[in-house]
Amino acid sequence: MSAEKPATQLPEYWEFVESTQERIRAEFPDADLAANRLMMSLNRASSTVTYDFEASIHRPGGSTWAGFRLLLALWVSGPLGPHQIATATGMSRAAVSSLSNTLEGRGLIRRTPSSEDRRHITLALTEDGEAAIRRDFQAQNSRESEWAAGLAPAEVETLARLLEKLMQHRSSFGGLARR
Amino acid sequence: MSAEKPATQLPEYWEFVESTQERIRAEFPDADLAANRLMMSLNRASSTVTYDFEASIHRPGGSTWAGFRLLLALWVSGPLGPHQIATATGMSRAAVSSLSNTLEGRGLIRRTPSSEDRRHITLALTEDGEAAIRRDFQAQNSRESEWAAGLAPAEVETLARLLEKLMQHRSSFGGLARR
DNA sequence: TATTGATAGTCAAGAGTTTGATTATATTTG
DNA sequence: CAAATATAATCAAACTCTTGACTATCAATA
Repeated sequence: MSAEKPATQLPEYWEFVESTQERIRAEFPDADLAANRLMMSLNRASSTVTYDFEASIHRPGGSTWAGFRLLLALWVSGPLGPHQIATATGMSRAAVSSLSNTLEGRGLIRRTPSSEDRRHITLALTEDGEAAIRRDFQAQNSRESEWAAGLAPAEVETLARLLEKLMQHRSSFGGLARR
Repeated sequence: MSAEKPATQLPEYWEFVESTQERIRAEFPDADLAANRLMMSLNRASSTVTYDFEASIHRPGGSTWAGFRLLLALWVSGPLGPHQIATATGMSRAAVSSLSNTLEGRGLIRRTPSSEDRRHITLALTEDGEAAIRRDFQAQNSRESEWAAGLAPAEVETLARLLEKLMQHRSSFGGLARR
């Protein structure tokens, strides 16, 4: 056996957050340490979880994290225009456009022009696309559940609520969002 | 004025989390809704914050989020080899290698071969690199502080702690990490 | 000592993202 | 009604990231 290092890899990754705190404390006494710790943890937690989903589910199934997100938007909301998908997923319109080419090539979505406004098009799941998102969603949700099992149910609820509260504060100081 | 839409953009982005919950509830009654909500919120919060840092600080300063993270690792820990940087930042070794080319070209880091083990090289900040990371760190920390101001200090602490707890659970079920 | 295996860094190909420009179509307004 | 403005989607170029392969070097061992 030779691929058994995750147990040592993660601690070092997280220890770096503490090393950073120490360095900042020494170098910038006025810095907001609590905010820095929060943002580093937020980023690392998100990256770690996303990487796990992509590596354990989406790539082995021949798909990608980005593709999953776009298909999910169509599954949840029904046929949408690229602009609406961009809003729902947080991608840029250019990213949606590019990704749509890939998914259309794989036969998972279909583009149809609008007859009312010829600037518009609509994207919709094909049958294969619907089957793919149902399968991938269930696989990912199982994985999500395994991750969340590390916290008590009340903690899961608290964590989600605090994340949402943090985001709701954005507009009050002009945080930037995608166009 | 015409670029004043963030106030309507973000809500729709977050409403999608709830739409997803409803769809899942209807379609997969056995799904773990709480876990799904947590993971969607985690991802969205992280993406939103990171995008804001990149758009408001790093890109305007001619740098990038990825570059910032690498420079920060060197500033916190002193000269490191690519492998150590990969571990500390969570990037792959290939990503560190590629990004190092960019940063070296911009005069922010320096590569020096090791005399002991000729497979090793060491990356270190140049004077310009040190000045850049100090400037960018302070700018980003101010922004981090603005974000965190949306929560009470105790909530900031709780949020960071729960994120860390969530991650510590990873190894107990075999979550995947970068190599 | 010679081979075998592990480790460090890089390269190559492909996917996704960003910003800024471009094209086509609608809407507003002088 | 015509011209200016706005909107939708896409394109183009540059970056970052990932996986998998490759080269060089060191360590272990037969």
